[in-house]
Order: sequence, then C-alpha cells, then structure tokens
Amino acid sequence: MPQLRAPRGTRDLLPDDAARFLRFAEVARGLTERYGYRPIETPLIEQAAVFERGIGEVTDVVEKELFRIAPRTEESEAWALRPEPTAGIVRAYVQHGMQTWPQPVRLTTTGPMFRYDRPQAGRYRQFWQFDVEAIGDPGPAVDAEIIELGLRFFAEVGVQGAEVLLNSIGDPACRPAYLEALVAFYRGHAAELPPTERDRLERNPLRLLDSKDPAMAALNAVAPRTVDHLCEACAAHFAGLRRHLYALAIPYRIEPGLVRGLDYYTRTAIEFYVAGREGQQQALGGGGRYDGLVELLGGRPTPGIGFGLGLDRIALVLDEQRGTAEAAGPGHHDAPDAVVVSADPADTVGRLRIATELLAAGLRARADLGHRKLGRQLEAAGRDGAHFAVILGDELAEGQVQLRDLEAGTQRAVAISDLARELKRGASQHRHG
RNA sequence: GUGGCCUUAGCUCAACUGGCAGAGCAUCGGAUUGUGGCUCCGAAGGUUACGGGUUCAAGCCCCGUAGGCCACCCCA
Repeated sequence: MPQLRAPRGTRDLLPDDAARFLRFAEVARGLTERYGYRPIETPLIEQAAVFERGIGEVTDVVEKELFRIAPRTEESEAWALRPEPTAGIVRAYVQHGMQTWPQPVRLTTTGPMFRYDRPQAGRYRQFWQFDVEAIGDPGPAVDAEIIELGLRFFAEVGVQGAEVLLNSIGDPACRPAYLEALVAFYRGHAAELPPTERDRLERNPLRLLDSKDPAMAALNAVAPRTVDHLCEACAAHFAGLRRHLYALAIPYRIEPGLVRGLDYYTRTAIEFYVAGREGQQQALGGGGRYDGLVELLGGRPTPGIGFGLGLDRIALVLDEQRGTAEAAGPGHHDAPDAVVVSADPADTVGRLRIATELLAAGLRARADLGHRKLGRQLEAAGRDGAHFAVILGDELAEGQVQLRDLEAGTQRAVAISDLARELKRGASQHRHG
C-alpha cells in the first residue's frame, strides 16, 4: 500500500475514465459551437472576494466549502479555488468589457471545480463541470434555449431519461415580501420545527423549503410558494419561459422547493436529474438566472443565465444505465493497426525502424520493445487488439516481412516497400468488415 | 462540521473460538531452432491502511489516526 496517495476527495482519472471525460468535453465543444457559445478559460484560482461577493457570504459554499489559499505576504490578497465557474466568468466579463460585445455573450467552459466538503460517491472535492453562460439577455427565450441545450447534451452523451426541474424564485422586487410571508408562516408553526430548521429560519429561510426532514414535508406542502408571490415582471418572465418550453415541446416539472444554494440567483432556477436513482447525489446539474451578479462584481446592471453539469455524476449515471462499468485495464478503443514483432528477440532496432515508417505513413503502429521470443510478442500483440502483426525474420534479407492477420490467423510475405500501403488497405477492411 | 458501517496482493475475495497470511484474475517467465488467443508449469507480488495497547501468541480483541462508503449539512 503506497503511503502517497491522491488527497481526500480527489481521484485519478485512469485512461478509461480520462478518455470518457475527454469525450464529454468533445461533445460539449461540438454542441456549444453549433449553438454559438464560445469557449472561455478562466483561472482555477480567483481572489476570494470574487466568490464571497458573488456567491454570497452566508452560503455554505463560501462559509464552509471554499478552498482558501492563505496569502503569501501581508500585502497579497486571499485567493480561493473556484467552487463553481459562474463568478469567475462574470468577473472576466466585467474585467474585459464584454458589455461592448454583441449581447448576449454566450460562453462555455469545461473543467475542474473545488469544494471542501465531505466526500461521498458522486461527490468529490475536485469535480468536473461542463458549463454554459449567456450574459446580457433578460428575456425568457434565452432561458429556454439554454435548457434545451442542456437536455441535448444529456442525449448526446447517452444519458437516458434526463429531466428538468424548474422554479422561479423572484427578484429583489418581490423576494422581500415573499420572505416575510414565508417567515411568518414558519413562525406560526414554530413548535413543529426541528431545532436545525428553527436555526435556518433566522439565517436563510428559503432553505427551509427544500429540507429533507420528513417532519417538514407536510408543512412545506402548504408553505407559501415562490411562484405564487412573484411580482408582475417576474411572473411574466416565468410565464414567458413556460410558453417557450411548450413551443419547443420540452417537458419540465415545477418544483416549489427548488431554491438554489447561491445568493446570486434570481427568477429562473434550473436543475437536471434522472428520476428513480438510488442515493442522494441526484442532481446532475443546476443553474439559473443571475440578473444581479454582473453589477455585484462591479459591472453595469446586466442580466445573465447559465448552468453547470456535473461530469462525474453523469459518468456515474452512465455506468448505472449500462449495468456495470466496462472492465478496467487497457482498453481496445485505440487498438493499433499493427504491432511490429521480430523473430530475433534482440532486434529492437529493426522493429522500431519499421514501426516509425508505418507511423509516418499515418498508421497506428507500435513496435514490441521487449526482448521476448516471437511467441510472446505475438501473444501480447493479440491482447492489445492489434489487427496485424508485422513479423521480421530471415526474409529481411530479401526486403520482405511477414504480414500476419491476427484475427484470421493467416499471413503472407510482403515487400517492405509495399508494407504501409498493404496495411492501410487491410486496416480499412477491418474497420468496415 | 455531525453520526454509522467498512479497510487482507494491482483487482475480487478467503483465513474456525486469537495459533506459521491463501486462492482466482491480472503481471512476468518457461513448456527443444521463426508464430498469438486454449492448456500446463513456475515466479514475483503483503510491515493484513497507519500508530499504539491487551496477550505466551493479534488479520481477528481494545484505543487513536487516515482513507472509502452511507445518512445528515449541502450540492455537481
């Protein structure tokens, strides 16, 4: 057992997993490109103030989950690892004057996020998100666009049964009155509240709504709903969103208990999930509208909306839906067209020379670099899933090698000068046959 | 940050009531001259997560720490 290991809550993505995450990123790139979202990369570290101000000082994410980096000198500022991508992207929007670009500015990024909480399956301290943001458009049409994009991502990576939960949590115009009504309601039932919930009532009353405490279920069912207390503008926005979703034939469920954990959200709250799964890490993605965030971070008042999808959890769901994950170990997805082996166990020079010629010709080729006897080399080539073995033997004197079809078990002599051409023909036959 | 369960070879798991740590798979090597997948033989791989304690004797009992999982908190 090695004493050095990946830090708690982090993990190595071994080749099978790493390839899968890369594929997610490729799907994300193709998709967002078509929709007109342009890539952006912001630092993994930001001034802590970006998150404290943007996300909110009293949120769990900032209070207890932020990876803080201590200042190195008295003068330097406190930094933190990004717990989510939106605050950093909005910071970049303001810093680089993107309000002068055609609005909305559609941006996307995929990368690791960091939260210092207690790890569990599907919940890591370093996790990956595919994220999209549309900044500068107030209308509900862009809300619908982004939701449709999210669902399409799930479809393209092969997740079955992805669904959308929606809610509207109002804005600064209507939320104070709603909160008042909410607090008044729970105060009226203070005797029925568990202690932790009573504490929340003072600190963050919205959170009472999505409590998992069974004792709260009955109460929450009759609690005031955000959607019933929206101001005229927010109500119109929500109705507009529903109209657009209807026109796009996108099903959704309104979830009155869906209140996002970050302060910057206004109006539309979104969550993606797959129904009927075990365990608690059900959310595969979430996001919403943040019409006040740009201003909070020093820009002009600018609306925005976005979401992030958790790639670790999507990988988990794909495993569940396939029954079991493919076996670990060397995969055959990048199986070579040919492995160059030799009857002379010592002749790595000849093998490497032929292999590099094949590589230069664009083939997937590799040389067996060991000093094993021929049988072992062929055995290894077969295990690697190679289609052909190029066997170097006495025929080298006549400028020939044996080209062996490892699947058919047949072989013939081929002139070295014809080898690349022959292999290309054979490889394409294998791919189409 | 709170509580519960768990940790034996790279992986999946054995090891009686406390009595010399094992198997399968994977890896590497061999089975008479240059031919793989099957089979046979062999090797390597362990401070039983780590640190203490009890005992003639600890993988097994006790305490602590770390990590994983589960439920909270919360979220992706």
